[in-house]
Amino acid sequence: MSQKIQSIRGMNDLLPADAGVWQHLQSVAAEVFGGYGYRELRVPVVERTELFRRAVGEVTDVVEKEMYTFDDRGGENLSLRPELTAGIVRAGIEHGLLYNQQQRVWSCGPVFRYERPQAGRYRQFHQLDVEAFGLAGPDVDIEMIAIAARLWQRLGVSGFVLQINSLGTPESRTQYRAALTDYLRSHEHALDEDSKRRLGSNPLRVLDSKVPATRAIVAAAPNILDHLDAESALHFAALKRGLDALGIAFEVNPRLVRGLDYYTRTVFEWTTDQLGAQDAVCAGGRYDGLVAHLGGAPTPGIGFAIGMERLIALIGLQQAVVPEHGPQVYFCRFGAQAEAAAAALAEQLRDQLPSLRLLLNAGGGKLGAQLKRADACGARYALILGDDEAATQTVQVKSLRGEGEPVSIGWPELSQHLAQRVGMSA
RNA sequence: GUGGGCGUAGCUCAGUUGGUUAGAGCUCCGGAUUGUGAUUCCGGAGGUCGUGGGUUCGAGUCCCAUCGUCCACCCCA
Repeated sequence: MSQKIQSIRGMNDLLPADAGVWQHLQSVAAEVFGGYGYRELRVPVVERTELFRRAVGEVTDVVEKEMYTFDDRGGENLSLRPELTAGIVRAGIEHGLLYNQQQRVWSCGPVFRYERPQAGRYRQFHQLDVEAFGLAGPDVDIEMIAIAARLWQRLGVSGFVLQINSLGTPESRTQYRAALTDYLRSHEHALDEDSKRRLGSNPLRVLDSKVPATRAIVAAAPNILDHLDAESALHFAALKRGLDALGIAFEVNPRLVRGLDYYTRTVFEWTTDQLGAQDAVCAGGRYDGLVAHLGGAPTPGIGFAIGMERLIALIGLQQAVVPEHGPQVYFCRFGAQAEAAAAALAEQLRDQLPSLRLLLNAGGGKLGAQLKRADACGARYALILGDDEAATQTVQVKSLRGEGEPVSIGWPELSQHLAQRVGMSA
């Protein structure tokens, strides 16, 4: 027997039983984003490694140890995308979408990070991503957060905490970073090893350490919000007012920093206490310097990403309503003449009711066995066409869910009858 | 990258201190009912016990390695 080939660790198949939630999430998301005037933009899964190094940041964990990087046959150094923003910005610059104009776009697809898998964390996972360019004011920041809030509401999920913070401008952050480093150095002996290492490379990251001893020190550390430049402070105040005005609850968390280097001013994160350790479902922020950093004209930008696997886990946990997507009607057929007639009739029904989900029995079998399949696939109705029905040009319509006795319907009336039963317009 | 739990049928799991042909429920297929499912009854199919070594007269059971999976650290969506 040959060796069984398994899927790559941390990369999952999406099986038919779970496909319904994904389709639902994608269609609701497209509708919500479209409702704010955002249009879809798709970018390749593979880009030059250099793009991610520059966009995400050299010293971030994502770039340092989590990227799938390889040389292609032409010697080009490429990487599977670890996030969507970098590619979107690259595409925007390349096609002139960001030159002196406003753009609102969304994207969706797989991203890759080489991490140890666990609940809510996979090596191939999927993000929904929303980005706006050319808009510097806090009004778009508010819009971003409102979009996410509306998506939660439309999906019927709740229990999130929204945390917001401001990282200021690169200049104000440099000042704050110096003040923070001074403070942490004076307590260096009590910090954990990871934090000591970060002191030199990325001291802001010490702020969200989970080590209790470090947390105690961080609690008394200088507050980034006290070190904002005047304009960033006004921006942040306007954001808070705007969220209040929309009735969106939030918490200010001055220790909220992001793992990617490109953020400026507003950062935010929606978390939940229902998913274990991987509790961030949606995170994002403003990145006013990124477009210029990647070679475009200076253009402000802001965006967020949603972890689809995590959001879908929440939909499952909270038993949010997901529309049925399996067959509604199962067509039973037997006898040579009847089988051919049923095939033609099924095609005709699909002409007349394009949204009807009709499964035509194949592979023969006795009527009893066919009805068993009909029941098992979750269909609401069975159509029965044997030689008796073929002779009279009728079909028996039988409810499988206790909605009355079977009725006999003539072929010409069938589509209208079904449309009524299933609740769709003919 | 670090630490711990777990790998027996398609699924969920039993399997006594190592001892003949490895079990159950669900699912699937067939029959009881030669044209009526979801209930019941009967029958059948389905497993190199994750993989590779080792100990032993004998390994699903013990040892080692390896892969996978789950949870946490870490990281982040």
